[in-house]
Amino acid sequence: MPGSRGLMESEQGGRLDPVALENDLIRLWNDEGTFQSSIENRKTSGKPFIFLEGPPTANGKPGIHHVLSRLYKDMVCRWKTMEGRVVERKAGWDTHGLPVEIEVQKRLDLMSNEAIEAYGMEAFNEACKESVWTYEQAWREMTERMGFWVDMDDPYVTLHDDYIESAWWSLKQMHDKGLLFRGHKVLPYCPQTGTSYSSHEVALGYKEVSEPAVFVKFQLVDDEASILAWTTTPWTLPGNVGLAVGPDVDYVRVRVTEPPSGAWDGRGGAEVGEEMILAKDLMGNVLRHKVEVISEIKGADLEGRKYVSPFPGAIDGDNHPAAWTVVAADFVTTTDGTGIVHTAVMYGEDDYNLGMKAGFPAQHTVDMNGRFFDGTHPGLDGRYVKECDDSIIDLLQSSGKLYREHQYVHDYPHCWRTDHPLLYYAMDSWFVRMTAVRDSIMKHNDSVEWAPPSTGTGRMGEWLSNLKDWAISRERYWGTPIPVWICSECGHEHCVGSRDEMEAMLSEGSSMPKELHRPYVDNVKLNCPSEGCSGEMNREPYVMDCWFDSGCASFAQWHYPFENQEIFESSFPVDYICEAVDQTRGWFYSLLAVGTTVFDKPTYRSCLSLGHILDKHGKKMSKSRGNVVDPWDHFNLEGADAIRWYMTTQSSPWQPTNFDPNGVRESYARMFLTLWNVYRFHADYAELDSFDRVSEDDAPNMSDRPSIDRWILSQVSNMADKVDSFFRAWDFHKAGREIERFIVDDLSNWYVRRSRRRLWDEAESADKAACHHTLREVLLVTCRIMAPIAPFMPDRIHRDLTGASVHLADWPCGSEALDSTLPPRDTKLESRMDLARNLAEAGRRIRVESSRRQRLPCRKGWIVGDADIGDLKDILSEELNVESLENEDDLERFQKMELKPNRKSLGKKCTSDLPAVLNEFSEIDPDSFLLEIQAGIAHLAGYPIDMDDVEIRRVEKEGFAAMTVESGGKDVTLVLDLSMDDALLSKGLARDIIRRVQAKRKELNLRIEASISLEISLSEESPELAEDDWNHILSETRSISGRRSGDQSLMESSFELDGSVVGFTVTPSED
RNA sequence: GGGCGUGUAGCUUAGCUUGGCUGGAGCACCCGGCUGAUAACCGGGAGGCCGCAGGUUCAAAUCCUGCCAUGCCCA
Repeated sequence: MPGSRGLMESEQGGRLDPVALENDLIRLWNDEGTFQSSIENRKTSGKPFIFLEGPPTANGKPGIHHVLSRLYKDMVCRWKTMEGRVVERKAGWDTHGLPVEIEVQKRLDLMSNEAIEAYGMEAFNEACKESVWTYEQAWREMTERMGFWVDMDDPYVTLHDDYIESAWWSLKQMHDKGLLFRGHKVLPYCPQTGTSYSSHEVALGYKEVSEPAVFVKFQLVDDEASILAWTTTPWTLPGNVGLAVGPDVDYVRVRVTEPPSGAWDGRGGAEVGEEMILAKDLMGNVLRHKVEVISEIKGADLEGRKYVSPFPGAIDGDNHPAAWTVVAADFVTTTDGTGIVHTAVMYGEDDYNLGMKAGFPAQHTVDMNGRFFDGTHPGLDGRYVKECDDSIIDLLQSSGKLYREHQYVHDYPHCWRTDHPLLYYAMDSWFVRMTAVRDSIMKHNDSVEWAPPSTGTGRMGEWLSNLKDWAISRERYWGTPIPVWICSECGHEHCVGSRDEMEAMLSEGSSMPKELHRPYVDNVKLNCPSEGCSGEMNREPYVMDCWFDSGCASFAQWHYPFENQEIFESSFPVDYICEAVDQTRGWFYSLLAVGTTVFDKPTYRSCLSLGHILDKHGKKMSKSRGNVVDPWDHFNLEGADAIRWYMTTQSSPWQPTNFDPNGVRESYARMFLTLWNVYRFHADYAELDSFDRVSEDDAPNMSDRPSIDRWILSQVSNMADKVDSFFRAWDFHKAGREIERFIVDDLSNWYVRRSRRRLWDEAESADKAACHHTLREVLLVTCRIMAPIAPFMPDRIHRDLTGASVHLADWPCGSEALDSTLPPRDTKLESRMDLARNLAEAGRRIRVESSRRQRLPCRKGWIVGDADIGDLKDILSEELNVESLENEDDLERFQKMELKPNRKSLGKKCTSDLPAVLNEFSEIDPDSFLLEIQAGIAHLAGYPIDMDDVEIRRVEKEGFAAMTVESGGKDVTLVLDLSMDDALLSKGLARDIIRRVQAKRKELNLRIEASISLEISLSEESPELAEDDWNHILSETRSISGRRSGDQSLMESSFELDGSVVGFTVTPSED
């Protein structure tokens, strides 16, 4: 058995060093290539199980929350491997995107696009490329240390040309299906830096500001009245092209009847007789004049009305019949404003979407520097929009279009770099027409097995039902370049799908780029393929949304379709992905989106969506808060198994969990120390008995083993089956808790504790061999079943027991490919043992309540009730420390009966009279009332009472030391005889002495088999110690000589017992 | 502001779908016991406005409404 002696080299009872144990295994795994073997081994017969790694970005330090997702990735892969599947695990790195750029911009102090371009795009992108790997080493170390098996030597990397080429290919598929188009996307934009911002960056810069807001009168054509609309961004008014009303909102047409009474606040106003239209609910908020309501109008009735542009000439309305008309929109509410929404197509997302739908002209009045275009208005042309508020209000005032102005306080996004207010601005953008495939993406989503299901139906389903087109272009530098070229002559668009294709189209003077990144790709010019056009094509200067990159992972990791066609085709859709829930609209979505648009398939069959790890106060972990937990704090203390176990068992995978460092310690102490000590118990005695050289072929037949062995084997099967079902249901937390319960309660605290004596026996015996074999078999099943969760200690134990890694072993419960190898169940034995354990516990409770020391034996015990524990009686009497244990049928001898109300049934019957019924219930005599019920004549407060309304309980009579437990629906009572005599006192004394001497032996670090000489002295108050009991002490404590009349004052140790003092001296013998 | 979660003892949590015995565990604390595997275990104690406020019901941790806190995603 190679490798099996490693443990035995340490001393008996040697302290566990989990960190060394795990690090040794990591080395061993690397040396012998265990990970590779675990895959290769299954290739002869196993079906593949396809896992797809969600690529992390290595420009941030890995934290404890990264351990969580890597844990569940690893756990499922290990489990499936053990089930006989071939589970390849290719690592991946996400290397593009805004966070990388921001990091580099901060480091190089490049706070605007101009600064980046001045620095040089080539150098900037080189810096990004380097930055991406800043923490690669840290990620590799964390990954290896936590035991996540993934191939990091051959990862997919989104910045590689091969990966980019695959992404290009997929975009071309979309283009060829007519799904790629050019449009606008309204984004928060900073004219100072020339950059639009992601929501992530916007969130950095919210500030509360006070700004002017205006109520503007839009004069209807061919009507006296004006429509009142409200805006907090006066600079968007020159861009006004429409007004939106809620189709079901009630509006009123009012006429001013009197001048305002008090002073008018600010500019604006209205003449007596003037007519205005606004939402009925908002009259009080908006109007500052006394008015009469002329008529009420539904929003739908206002639709199509034309009005006069507030800034004629600013926008060219030719060919746009819808310009400056009233349209209906769902988003209009009456929570603020006038219930009529001013719409400037290019400066708001709702505005833009509405404009596209209504056919408003999509023209800018503001340039990329944030200044009004010439021709907007002589008073505004060329000026920065945020400085024009006052001028615009003046212009409205002078043309009689202003009703009111006021100051408005709200949170508004500002540039995190320059602190300027951001403008919502329609940017040129490329889109994938996801709205065209909504039905199929929803269908594919429905086919995914989501854990928990609510993430799929709720969060994801919700998102998909409101699906919008996917804006995939970014005006950035570091990313996959958009492979779209446009002809400068004829405007033809061409999407390039491969390097070969690009090469074939190169224009004269153009050459292939050094790599598929900016700026090299920007310099590539192509020949226009249009018939009769000889124009040169230029690339659109955008990069792709980095979610597009990772969305391509399933095929781009294989450089499909340029290479590895078979690998890809046999591995798509993938079987399993797993990330935190925030990826719902991130990677979970982008994978689905790309899978649907390119292959019309769902990309993944199952998805485990994890909850977040928060700090112990339920707050998000962040650098700025300083509450980030470094996984190494625990790797270096309790070890990776303990962290993994803690995370698994703490809560369901999708539940947000507050990370409690103490919980890791607890997992270590309770779970791994216990397991280790169970194993050491076996290993130490196996060594003494040379059992470790005996093979499993010598294992005794099941029928030749004692009940307790058959019981623990049955229990381990039971446990393994439960774990298997829990795994299948994604209830990994319940699986872990079940394993832990088994190891601590069943294996350690019952089987091993009850079996210890069997192994102490030095003589060879069938019983001892049965115990060794049983323990070994149970440990092997246990190690295999827990290996996916905790890959280290189970492997150590498995190797020591068999010479082979647990990760090459089979899942003991069986699978589609494997037969179960679990030991046989014996449910009758299980329930007998269950009863025996309950009774043992009851016995301990009786002793506490009647102040009877556990070590002081009782003469007799009775089991009362219909209870068969068979040959477990010996074990039970030993547990109970009774000299004899008998069955007794006569319940009445120890018990009386009590009746309790069944509130569920009584409540239904008596409803509001329940309190009165319960009151009478408390007065009844149980025995006679039970007879009345049986005779059908029982009544309480006028209600007839039957057996369903009561529950029968039995309680022990006064004067008996008794306790009742429930077993299989029946009550079983244990009664103890508490009488005392000299023989019992002597036996009790002997046990106390044995226990103290044993503790002393341990304290002296004596080996288990070492002999001693023992001297004791008893004070006068002490009970007599009988000759037999003294001999028992000597043999139990391995004393080769003993004296029991020593001088109290010369004894090295002493203890008190029931008022007497016992002194003793332990001297290791010389042998 | 919108959508989806979460909130139970000092800490980590079960129970909530399907309302009904006294709201279960573990850690930590106190008392006692057991132990030559154990940082383990067993018994007992103390510790709960089940986030808050309403509602439905004979009966609410559980169902409904609103609010607060917290997290994610979207604005």
